[in-house]
Amino acid sequence: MTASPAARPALYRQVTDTLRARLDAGTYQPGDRLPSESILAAELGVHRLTMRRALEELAREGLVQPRQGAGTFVLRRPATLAVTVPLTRGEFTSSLRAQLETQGQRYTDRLAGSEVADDPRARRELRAARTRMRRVDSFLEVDQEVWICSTAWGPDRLLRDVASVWRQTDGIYGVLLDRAALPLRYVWRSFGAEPASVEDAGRMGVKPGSPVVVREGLTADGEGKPVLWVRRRARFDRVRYVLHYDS
Amino acid sequence: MTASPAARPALYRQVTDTLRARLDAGTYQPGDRLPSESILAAELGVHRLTMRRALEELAREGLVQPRQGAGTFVLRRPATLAVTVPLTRGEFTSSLRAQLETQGQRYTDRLAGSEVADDPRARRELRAARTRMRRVDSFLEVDQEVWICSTAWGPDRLLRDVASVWRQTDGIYGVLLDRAALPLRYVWRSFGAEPASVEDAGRMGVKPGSPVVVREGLTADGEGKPVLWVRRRARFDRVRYVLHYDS
DNA sequence: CAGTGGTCTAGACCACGCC
DNA sequence: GCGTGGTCTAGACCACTGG
Repeated sequence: MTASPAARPALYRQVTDTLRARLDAGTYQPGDRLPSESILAAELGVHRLTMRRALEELAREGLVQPRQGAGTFVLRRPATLAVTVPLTRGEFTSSLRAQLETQGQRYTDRLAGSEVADDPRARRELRAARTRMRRVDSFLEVDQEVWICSTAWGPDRLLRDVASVWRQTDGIYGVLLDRAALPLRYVWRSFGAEPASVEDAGRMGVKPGSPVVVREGLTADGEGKPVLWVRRRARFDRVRYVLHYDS
Repeated sequence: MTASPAARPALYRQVTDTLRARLDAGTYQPGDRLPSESILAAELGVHRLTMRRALEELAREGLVQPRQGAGTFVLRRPATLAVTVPLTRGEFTSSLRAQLETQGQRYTDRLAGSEVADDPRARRELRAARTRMRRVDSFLEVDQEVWICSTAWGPDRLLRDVASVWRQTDGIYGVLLDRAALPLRYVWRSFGAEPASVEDAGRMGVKPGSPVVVREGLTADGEGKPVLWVRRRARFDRVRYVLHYDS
């Protein structure tokens, strides 16, 4: 019913399983440096390229992280942070930041860049045919790791000089709440997945093509006019989004 | 601020971009078979392995799909289906099925297997220390493609003989609604991402390690007792989940 | 500058689909 | 049985990190 009578899996896949078993067993501990690719290849009697393919799988699963020139390191286990998604349109509590604080983890919302730019998708989402628009990039760093890359689009009028009012604890909504007189409201949020772009992968320290959780959202002001379209890409092994219906 | 002064990207990455440009330009049309790896490699003057790495990226992005023995085919563009997630705990309308029907797409919810089994995670979620539990696997097929793989856990009492009452239009909730006298309610839903397992990847026709959207959820009966824990893995280029706050 | 991961070419064999 | 993608080995060079 499954496939042919269980053909022997490819060698690199067997190697992956061997290494995964060692990680599970604690042979290699989080933070440890693995033996070099050549050593491991020799030990298991395979070519270095085959070993690389195996290690690549593990990297994609978020178990290890290769660093050129330094070695391949065992990551700490995916203790995914469950970010609560509000079920009503008015709540703007950031469960993410609240949770990080209660767990005593240091986080910083860094502004990566900001420029006046144009994007058809953003224009459509914000229903802004002629407004001058600004794009703001930022990323959330937790315990030395980048967990989330964000891109926000909104009218330049509201986002001008973000750098000067940026607070590393509040992110883009902090800027907006300061400037938009009226209260903010959710219009929609969406959740999906995607392969990491080369740029995001570099920032997050994962392989290009690794899964990232994509959360998009549109926020409007009190009159219902869309003011911000945000697109967040988060490390799949660090972040997931939860809806609690028990309220 | 980004990295070193733009080192020349790796050759395989340049090849990826070349091919991606051709796909964007329509040089290769959806449904077409690409020239073989050897031909393409020769044409661009690279080794076949380098070409393979490039094609692998495109496959991971959901743009092409290699089929052993047959060739590499251009997939139709990711017209992601937006599945509406209800904001109240009682609604059990399946926006997915409704949308597929209005779009005139044929779908089938296939039962893949069912067995009495045990799983610590499922036991914990369902708060069932000693109940005999059953696992039910199914997948949703749309237009010849598998879009979603599901695994559901619940008390054997409610899931016995699923095969005999399974309707290909209703899936697991259909079974449950038939048997649970009381109305069902959501307890929570969560959204994340993950690399596709080898098994799921095979069923969905994607590469192992490709991103999949993971939707988990716990459902309870009218008295609030958890009765079903579901874990869905969906193709990232076909499904995303949306919350509309504008109701 | 030694050692590590990252890339690339070369050439071979295998498993599978299709004709 | 031919052509396709899938795997594996061999050996080389490069880019980067760290002492």
